[in-house]
Amino acid sequence: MKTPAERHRDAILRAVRAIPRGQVAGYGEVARRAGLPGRARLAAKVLSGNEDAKLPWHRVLRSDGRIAFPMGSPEHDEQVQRLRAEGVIVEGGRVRGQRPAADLDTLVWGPPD
DNA sequence: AAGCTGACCCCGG
DNA sequence: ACCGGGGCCAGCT
Repeated sequence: MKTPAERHRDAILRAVRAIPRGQVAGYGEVARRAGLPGRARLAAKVLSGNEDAKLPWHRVLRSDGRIAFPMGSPEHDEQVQRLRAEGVIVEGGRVRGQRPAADLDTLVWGPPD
C-alpha cells in the first residue's frame, strides 16, 4: 500500500501534468491544485527528484513569476528555452503576459489600468 | 533523536 | 529592490 508521501508526490505530478502548453503556474499553486495547500516546498522537492522526461516541469515558476533557478545556470537556460518554444515570453528570468495567480487587491479592486 | 537542507511562500519594514 | 522571520516537511547526516 502507498504511503502518504507517495500519494502526495503523485498528486503533485498530476497537477503539473495538468498545466496546459503555453501556460505557467506557481509551486504553491500546483500544491493547492493537488489538494495540498501550503506545501509549495513539497512541490519543489518532487520536481527536483523527478525522472519523467515527459513532465512539463518548465511550466512551474515561483509565485512572483520568476524562474526558480539562478540566472546563468544550465537549468535556468533550459527552462527559458522550453518556455519560449511554447510561445511564452520570458525576460530577465521572468515570465511576462501571465499572472501566476491573482492577488487580493486585484480581486477586490479589479486589475490596474 | 536532532539538525540541516532545499526548483517555496507570505508578510512586514 | 533587499532583508528578516515564520510556515511548510521529506530525506539525509
